[in-house]
Amino acid sequence: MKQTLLSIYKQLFKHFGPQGWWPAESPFEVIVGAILAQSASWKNVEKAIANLKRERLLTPDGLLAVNNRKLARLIKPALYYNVKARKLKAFMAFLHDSYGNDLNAMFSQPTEKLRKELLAVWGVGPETADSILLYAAGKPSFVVDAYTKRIFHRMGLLEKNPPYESVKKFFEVSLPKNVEVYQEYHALIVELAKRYCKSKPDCRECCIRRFCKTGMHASS
DNA sequence: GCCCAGGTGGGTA
DNA sequence: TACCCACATGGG
Repeated sequence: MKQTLLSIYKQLFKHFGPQGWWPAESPFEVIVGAILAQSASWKNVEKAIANLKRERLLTPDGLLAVNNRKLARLIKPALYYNVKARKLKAFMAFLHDSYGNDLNAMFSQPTEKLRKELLAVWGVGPETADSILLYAAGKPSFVVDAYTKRIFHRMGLLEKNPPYESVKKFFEVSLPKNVEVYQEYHALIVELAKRYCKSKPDCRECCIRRFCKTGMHASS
């Protein structure tokens, strides 16, 4: 099984090239983006981030100080703006209370300890926690999303709708424990899904099958 | 008009 | 554990 996931990774990388995720200017921006990206397209998240930058609020103190109403208005493009304003506030309260707004202090914690702390923050679930660990902190914590479950189920490598933690473990034990590999793999899965799934999750000729036909075999 | 979307939390059985 | 719904909106 080690070979399967690793060889798929190599073929995706060869086909699509390095993705260079996460598209952000700083680790803090990664964290804010990870929360805003919940069930939202990246294009809209970018608009919300741009609004926060324009108002010079894209800092721990800035987001702590701004009132919920204004914050919600600024992040409106990212959908679910009221609930996401609360989530950003909850994270900023955690960062302030636990680490005095010192991201490096937070990142220097052991991965598992920090993961538990992040999951305890209201509004941070497993995918958001792992995105923060992998792309902001640079820790080897594999990110699982709906695309990952869907595509690897279609490939016959996963059950239908498997639990998050079991998918994460499956990838982590099958791949070399390497931050760059984890970062690229998740980004490549998203790229594959975006190109071939569009917004039709049930299409028959979708995802990996088309990738196999047009990409994998042809280019390798 | 209907269904879905890179997620999470809260409720119910 | 496994579902359902809310959160909000735009695009296919």
